Order: sequence, then structure tokens, then C-alpha cells
Amino acid sequence: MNRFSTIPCSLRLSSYVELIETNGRDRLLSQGRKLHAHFVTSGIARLTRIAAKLVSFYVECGEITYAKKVFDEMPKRDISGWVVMIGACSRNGYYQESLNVFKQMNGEGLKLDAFIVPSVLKASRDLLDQVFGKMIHCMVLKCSFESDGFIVSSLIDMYSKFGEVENARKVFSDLSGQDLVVFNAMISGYANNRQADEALKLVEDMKLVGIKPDIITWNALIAGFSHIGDDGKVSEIVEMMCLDGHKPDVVSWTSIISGLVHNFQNAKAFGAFKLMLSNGLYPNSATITTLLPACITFANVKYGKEIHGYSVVSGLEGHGFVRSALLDMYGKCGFISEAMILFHKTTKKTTVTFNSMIFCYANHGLSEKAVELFEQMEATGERLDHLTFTAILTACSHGGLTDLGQELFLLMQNKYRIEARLEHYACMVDLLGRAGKLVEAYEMIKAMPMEPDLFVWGTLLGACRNHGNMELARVAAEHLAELEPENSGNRLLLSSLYANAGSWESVVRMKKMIKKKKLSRVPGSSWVNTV
DNA sequence: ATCTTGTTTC
Repeated sequence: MNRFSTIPCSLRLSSYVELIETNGRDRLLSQGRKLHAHFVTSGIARLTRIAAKLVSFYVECGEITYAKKVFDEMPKRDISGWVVMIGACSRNGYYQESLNVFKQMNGEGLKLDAFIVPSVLKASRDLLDQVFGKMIHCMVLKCSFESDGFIVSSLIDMYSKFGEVENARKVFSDLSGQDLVVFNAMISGYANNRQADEALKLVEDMKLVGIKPDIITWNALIAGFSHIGDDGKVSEIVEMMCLDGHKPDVVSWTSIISGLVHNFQNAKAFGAFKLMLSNGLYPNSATITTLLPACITFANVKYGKEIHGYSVVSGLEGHGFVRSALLDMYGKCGFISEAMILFHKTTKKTTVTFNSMIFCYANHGLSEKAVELFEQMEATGERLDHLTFTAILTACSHGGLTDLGQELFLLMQNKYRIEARLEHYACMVDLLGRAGKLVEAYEMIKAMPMEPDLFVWGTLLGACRNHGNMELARVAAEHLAELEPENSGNRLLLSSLYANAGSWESVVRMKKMIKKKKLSRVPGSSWVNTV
């Protein structure tokens, strides 16, 4: 190339880069493809900078396989190529792909690069892959990257998401000269682990070393106090941030709404939502996703439909989280066909999309449909998680698919290496109990590695009642009474009622409500005797 | 080229 061809070409290059970036952000796949074709014919597709942009463009459009192809064919692939590929995967939620490319990089004998680490930690975090995440931490120590603020904030964040807030604190304290981002990571670590007071203390520490909290700091505090239901403290924080010159933004409001929804204050949540609107702020995908579950409890679909309408006109309906929240809302409100339409409309189906749809079928007695979807998940290699199995086991017990349920319960543990949780055992007790296999159900309870709770015994009790086994019924009732001596009547009735309804969603809800309202301390046996 | 706030299924 002579200087006459390089100068205009490099000018065009930056506008091309900008175009391809814009198309990626707007998910304009067809336009990007045209640009790509143009790059190929004009010979600039081989330029490292252009190729890297094409890789992130295709990842952003969800064309992960194609992105990988462009990446593999990159002519001059230096470390930045790997950074772009792995970074784009992690940023767009393709965590397994991110780790796979990282493994490939290791396999090719390339050294660990500091720019790669945050993306790989993020992927481990979201996959809840403790083993892999800790291995990366070891590599970080070996490479002496532990004073890199980007890496430390990612480590703190990862450990916090694992629930290992002590490890997060260790990494935080080992760093000298923490910056704003590192403080924020630790503050939200405490906030998200129900230690909002610790988070607040850290804000004071931060001020002492001369770092001013920013909107992210304030929002982390709001989320922390809102989640534990401390409305008074939330108001205090909002006042403090205003005095500090920060107005609550969409994230602040979404956190407030989220806290209210999780603490069963749905009416207040809608109130906060209206207040947000009157403050001239527009809800985004997170706000919508947060508010949708609150619509379910209003016994009709009106609110949900309204929000659905808003998400259509605001262009948020296509958002992955919004989609699955809408699907779930319609499912819970009994609009199965609406849920199905949304399911089929979703081209980028995730584990959550499938899980929500399977739960929908399971809770409406469409067991065959649920099994069909489960098989589809397996066939397409979709990641199955503990909720997938709660959903499919629920479907099996509702549909009387006893053998299949037992088979899947083993498959979950042996093939998918998913540890059986309390819910899974509860499903199995229900499954066996409904089939009249009461002794096996009792054996299942005895085999549980954790303490069976009220709902498990309640399920057994219900099954015994239906099948007329008074002996086991007494055993179950005794355990119930033992678990809740001062209030057994109340709880016993609730447990068996809910367990008989067979909806684990209601069970979970009840459990949370009881925990929240400390119902166990309320003496209430008067109405039990009248039933 | 990399990181930190809010969001879905129990």
C-alpha cells in the first residue's frame, strides 16, 4: 500500500468501525452482514482491527458460532484478539463459550493476560463455577496480578456472588490503595449478602481516605437496605445521596421496587413505580422485569397486560429478561397460550425461558408438554439447572409419571451432577405419595441429607390422609409438631393444604412469608379446630 | 482491549 491508498483507507476505516459498532449495539444483523461482505470484497476484512470488531459484532447479535468462525480465521491474532473474543462473550452472557475460548487459549500455551482475567471471572461468577473461579484466582496470584484494580474488583464481585463475603473482604483488604470501583464492588458485596450495615460502614471508610461515593455506591446501599426490607433506612440513604448531589435514577428506583416486591409489598411497589414515573424517569428492562412478578398477586392479568403493552411500545419486549418475566406472568395468571406464544417468539431461549415454560405446563397439569420441552432442552444441549429439575419433577408428580420422575431424580444427580435440594426431595415425596408409595416416600425423607421441613412432612401427611395410612400419618404429624411445638395446628394445616395443592411455588412463597412475618410466633389455633 | 450499581424461573 502506498501513502495515497492508506490515508483515505484509514479514514474510511474509523467510520466503518463506528458503523459496525452501532449495528452490533442495535443488533442489526443484516446491515452488519452487508458491511462484512463489503469488508471482504475490499480486502480490509483481514485487518486485525476490523476483524476484532466483526467478532464482537457477531457476539452482540447472538451469532456466537459465526463469531467464533471469524475469530478462528483472524489472520494476525495477537492477545487483543483473545481479549475481544472472551470479553464479548462474557459481556453478552455467553459464559460457557467464554470459558471454552479461555481453555482453548490455555491449550495453545498462551500466558495469562491481565485484560482477560476480569471477563473470565465474570463468566465463572455467573455460571456459579466456584472451582473454575478459584483456579483463576490461583493463577492471578501466580502471575502477581493481585494489585490490579480491575482484577481485584472482579474477584470481590465473584466471591460476593458465591456468597463468600469473607473471601471477598480478604481480597479487598489485601489490596493497598483501593479505588472507587474496588470500594463499590465490596460495598455491593456486603449489600447483596444482607449486610447492608457493613456496606454503610465501608462508605464511611471510603470517605475517610478521600474517595467520594458516586451513584453506584448510593445505589448499592439502596439495594442492600431495600432488600432486607428496611424502608426507613432506604429513605435515609436517599436523603443522604441527595445532599451529596445525586438524584435517584432508574437504578435507584428499580432497587426500591425490587425490595418491596421481594418483601411482599406489591401495592407499595406499584406506588414507587408511579412515583418514579412522576419524577420524569422512564422504566427500562430491569424495572419492567422487577415489576412483572408483582402483577401476579393481583389476581387478574390487567396490570401484567398493561406492563406488557408498555414494553411493546417502548421496545423492551424483545429483551431476554423481560420476555421470560412476561412468559412467567402469563403462565401464573393462567394464560397458557399467551405464555406459549412468547416462548415460541423467543429466538434466544435460555435456561430460564425453558424453566418458566416447564413450570407453566407443570402447574397447569400439562405434564406431557413439560416432558416434551425437557427432552428438547436435553437434545439441544441447553444447560439444565436445579430449577429445571424442580419443574420437571413437579410435572411428573402432577401427571402421575412416577417412574419417569424417579428416573430423572437419579439422572439429575448422576449425569448432570446437580445436588438434590430440599425442593427436589419434596417433589419426590409428593410423587411417591401420590402414587400411594408411602413407605418409599418415608424412606426418601429419611435419606435426605438435610433436615426435612414442615412442607415435606406436610406432603407426607397429605398423602397418608389420601391413602388412608394412619400409622405414617401419625409419624408425619409428630414431626410437624416437633418442628413447631407452639403452633403446630396452624402450620400443620397450612403445610398440608399447600403441599396438597402441589404447587411448589406456593410452598416457597409461604415459606418466605412465614420467615418474613415470623408467623411461627403467632399463636393461632382457634380456627384450626373448626375446619 | 478488561472491572463496580438495579432485573427473570423456586
